[in-house]
This record gives sequence, structure tokens and C-alpha cells, in this order.
Amino acid sequence: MEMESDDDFKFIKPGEIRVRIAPSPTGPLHIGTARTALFNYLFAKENQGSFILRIEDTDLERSDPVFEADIIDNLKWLGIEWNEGPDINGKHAPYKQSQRLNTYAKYLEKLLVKEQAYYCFCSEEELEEERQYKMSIGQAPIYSGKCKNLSPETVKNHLAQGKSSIIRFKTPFKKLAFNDLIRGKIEFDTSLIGDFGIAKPPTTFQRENLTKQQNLQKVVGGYTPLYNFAVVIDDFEMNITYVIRGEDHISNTPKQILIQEVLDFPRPKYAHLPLILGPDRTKLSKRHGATSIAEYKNQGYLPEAMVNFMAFLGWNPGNEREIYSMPSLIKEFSLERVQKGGAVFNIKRLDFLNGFYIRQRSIEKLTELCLPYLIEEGFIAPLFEEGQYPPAYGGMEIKQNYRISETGEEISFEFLKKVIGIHQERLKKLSEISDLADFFFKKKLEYDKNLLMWAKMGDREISYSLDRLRKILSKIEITDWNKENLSKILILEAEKMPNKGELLWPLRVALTGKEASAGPFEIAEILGKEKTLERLKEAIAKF
RNA sequence: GGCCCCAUCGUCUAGAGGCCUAGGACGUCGCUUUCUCAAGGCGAAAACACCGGUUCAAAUCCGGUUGGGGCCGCCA
Repeated sequence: MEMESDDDFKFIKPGEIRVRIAPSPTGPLHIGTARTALFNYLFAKENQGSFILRIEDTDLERSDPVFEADIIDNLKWLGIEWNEGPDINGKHAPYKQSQRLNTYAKYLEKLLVKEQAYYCFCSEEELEEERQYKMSIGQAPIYSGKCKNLSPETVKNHLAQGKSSIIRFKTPFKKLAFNDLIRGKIEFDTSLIGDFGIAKPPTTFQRENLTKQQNLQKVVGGYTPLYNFAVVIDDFEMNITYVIRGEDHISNTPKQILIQEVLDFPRPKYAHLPLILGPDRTKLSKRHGATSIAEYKNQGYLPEAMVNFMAFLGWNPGNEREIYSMPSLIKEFSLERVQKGGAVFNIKRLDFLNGFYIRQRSIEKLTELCLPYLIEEGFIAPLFEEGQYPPAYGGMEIKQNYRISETGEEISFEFLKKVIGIHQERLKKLSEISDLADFFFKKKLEYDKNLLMWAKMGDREISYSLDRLRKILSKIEITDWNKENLSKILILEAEKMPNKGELLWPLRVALTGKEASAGPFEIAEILGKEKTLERLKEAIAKF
């Protein structure tokens, strides 16, 4: 479905603030893109403006619908929603450049006719050589303009022969300045830019894919637009008033302004955000570790933590408050308070915020969030009637009964809530629940008997403590088996010892097999009398 | 190499000429609590890159130096 540019954006309100995020679907949603999206979103919301998602998929070979879906899903997961786009089933789809090729062709033709763009037949090898040479003699590595003055006949002949070419913009020489909302005046000498490419011929792959859906004849010679050109056309057509993007686009800005000027487009306001940096202070990239939002989501970071964290990468409200939800960010955000310098991605801070938000969640909600990790680990499996097992976890009802894989025992959602509940304040990310709570789902605990020893206890003392525990606990009625009672009785008993640890440490280790864990009383309560005694017996057997 | 951008604790930052003996947060360390680990409370160490200038007064303004980064694609 080709869109006709002339009618697409008729609904735009005059004076409206309009921003966009323009990711290319050549990889999953990157943390940097997400942060840029967030700043655009906050700015739009704060000003009752429009926030647009535009998928920049002109490079068909590198673009992948999988990544497009990833970008959309994760933007939504973060709570960053666009409010405009082609109507699909009553919902706004994102704009896609691949569906707007006719629009680009129209303007490309215009530039060609006005002789503000020209065909360049130089080979890529030739160009690369030129670049290297210019760099070696200390010059700006720009295109020489060799094909700029080719005669119309020569061009026609080359084209007729099918000689490979790209279309270049005829960069005028001038001093150019723009006002950056974050950095102030930025100046360029355009003679140092060179004639950059604005459209390339389609590859065979592209041609095959295009002919199915596009009216190729309408595209000038089948050329597809390149970034700097497509952006200018789209930002104009979509009436973008503020371009808020990463600092890495500063040097693209004069190119885009030049095209705007030639085409008589108004100039949007620009704001270039500082980059997100790795620990080595270079642009955050794959080699620094996880860079996609999806990876963080899978590790068990909460969207509110991600949003709070990303907002403070290069921005702060100017007061001492550090915890912000999306609505409060919308209220407080301002471009004026955005930093100029790059911000190092500090995972420790993200962990802190995530832990904080985990502690804010209700236990019920937290349990729902944690269960997938326990299922994934194979500790538990949802219970289903015969043949009812759904294909993927996604469609499943979470609040239901489960089966412990190792023991076959059936457990309720309420039981799991208790398990998660005692670990709430220990979790930094959801995925950690498996290591923290594994002992609830194991048939037999594996641990060294030395772990049972607290301080300077010897075998005799341990045996005594464990035996004592077994005796006392077995006398407690099952109806009295709760952490309050257990605590009352056991603390009293422990106080008879030289040190409480001599009784409580062995108990906790016997129940968990761990050096560090939640408290023994709450664990014993959840485990139940039978299992608690069983584990004590197993511990005693080690001596 | 050329052009552009940037510069306060390890990190994110407050600071718009005197409120600065430079504030907060994460992290680190200590104390507290405690059977352990967390969480919580209290506390500590920790920064204005350098050199000039302007000014009675500079982290704040100006110039330079140094350092760091980004971009220089038939990617976006």
C-alpha cells in the first residue's frame, strides 16, 4: 500500500510540536536508540506534541522484520508509545521508509532536474583510493566531484550502458551554522563536506523485493534513497519540528540542512544528545556487553528501572530526587537540562534502581514476573490437563498450580508467592531468583558438611545442635508451624547456647545448603514440617 | 589526517561570579542490625585537567594547552 505523500499528513495541527525516533531495523533495539526515543517521547508528551516512530528500512539487505518487531515490542515494553502512523486494524503502525519510495523519487527527480544532484559513475575502489590518498596528505577525505561536470550525453550513454552509479548531492560551498538546543551555535564550512551520496541503485535482491510491492517505474531509475536524503524528505513531509538525536549525527546536520535549503524546506530545531559510553569512554557498543533492551529485559530488569536509569544518562532534574516514574519524568523533563558530555553506562546504578523497583512491586506481581525464570530453569512446570499444554509460555495463565519437576509435588501459586516473597529484598534482577530459591525445588541438597559448622564448632557440637533441632521441631504441632512460633521457640532455645549462631546457622544450612540465604524461620515455614525434618535428618547423616 | 563536539569525586551529576570548607546518588569502606546474605539506619574516603587572562572575587566568563570522544560509506 503506497502512501501518497501529499495527503498523508493533512491532519497536522499548526504549531504542534512533532518529534520522531527513526531507528533502522538492522539490529535489536539498542539502549542508545531507546534513550533517544525516551527523550523524544518525554519532550513530546510534556508539550502535548506528537511522537512518531519511523522505521528507516531503505537498506533492504540489512533490514530485517525480526528486528523491526524487536524494536516495536521493546519500545512498548518500556512504555514509549507513538501516537501516529498508518492505520492498521484500528492501531497506529509505524511509518516505514520502504513504503514511501515514490515520495523520495519525486524529490530526487526534482534535484536532478534542477541540477542540484548528479550521477556519479566512479567505482567504489576508485573512491576508496581517493579517500586514502586525501587522508594521507592531510586533506578532508571527500569526493573530488569528478563526475559533477559530465556532459548530458556522457551521462545518458553511461546510463544506457547500465554502468553502475549513485546519485550525489551537489554540495554548495558556504559557511553554515545552526543553533543546537543543547550546544548552542555550531558552525561548518561546507566545502569540507564534499558531494555526498543521496541515492544508490537497487541490488538484485532489492529489485526482486521491490517489484512485488512497489511501482518501480515511479522510482527514478530504480534508485533507492540514502539516509541523509530520506531523513530530510521525511522530516519535512511529516512536519517534524524538533530533531532530537544522538551527538553522532552532528556532522550529518549540515548535509541535511543543505538539502532542506535547496528544496525550500523549513529547518527543524535541532538538539543533539550526548552519547552513551562504555567504561572505556567510547560509544557504547556490543563489545562492551549487552546493548539491546531485549537482553536487559531477559535478564530481569524492570521497564521502570530502565526508564529511570536511561533518563538520568545525560539528564537530571536539577534537584536531589533520583527516583522518577514515566509520568513524573514527563513533568520534569526539559531539553535545557540535558548534558553536553557523554555519559558512561553504569550497570551498578541500574542494578540499584532495579532492586529498588523490585522492592516496590507487590509480591503477587513480582511472583508473576519471576515464575518464567523458574520454569525456564526447569525447577517447576505449569500443570495442565492432558493435551492442554500451550505452545509457548506467553499464552499461559500464570496464577495456577505448578509441579516441582524433581519431586513431582504439586504446588500452588500461593506457595510460590511465599517463596518469592522472602527473596524480594535480595533480588537485583529477576533472573537471580533461580539461584536464590533453588533449594525449594530440589529433592536432595548437595553441600559440604563443613558448611554446617558455625564459627569454631566441631563435629560434636554440630551433631548436638542438629539433634536438638530435630527433637524440638518434631514436637511442634503442624497447626503451629509458622515462622512466628518457630522463631519464638527456637530463639528461646538458641539463647541457651553460648551463641545463637550455634543453633541457627546449622539449621539454615541444613534447610538451604547455602552459606547465605533468607532467614531459617520463614524458610522452615514454607518448607513445611515434614521437609524441614527430612532435611535435618539428611544433615545429621553427614556426621 | 580533516572537521565538529566535550571536560566537577571511580561513575551519573548539582553548581549560571561571592551562598563552595564544592552538594546529592550509585559504587567502595566502616559502624549499626544480625545465625548468614540482603534490605534499612548512621558515618567516612573520594572531584573543579592544566596554563594564562578578566574581576575586589572564578568550578562558574574569555583565550590557549592537554586530554577524551564523534563523524568523515553505494549504513543509519
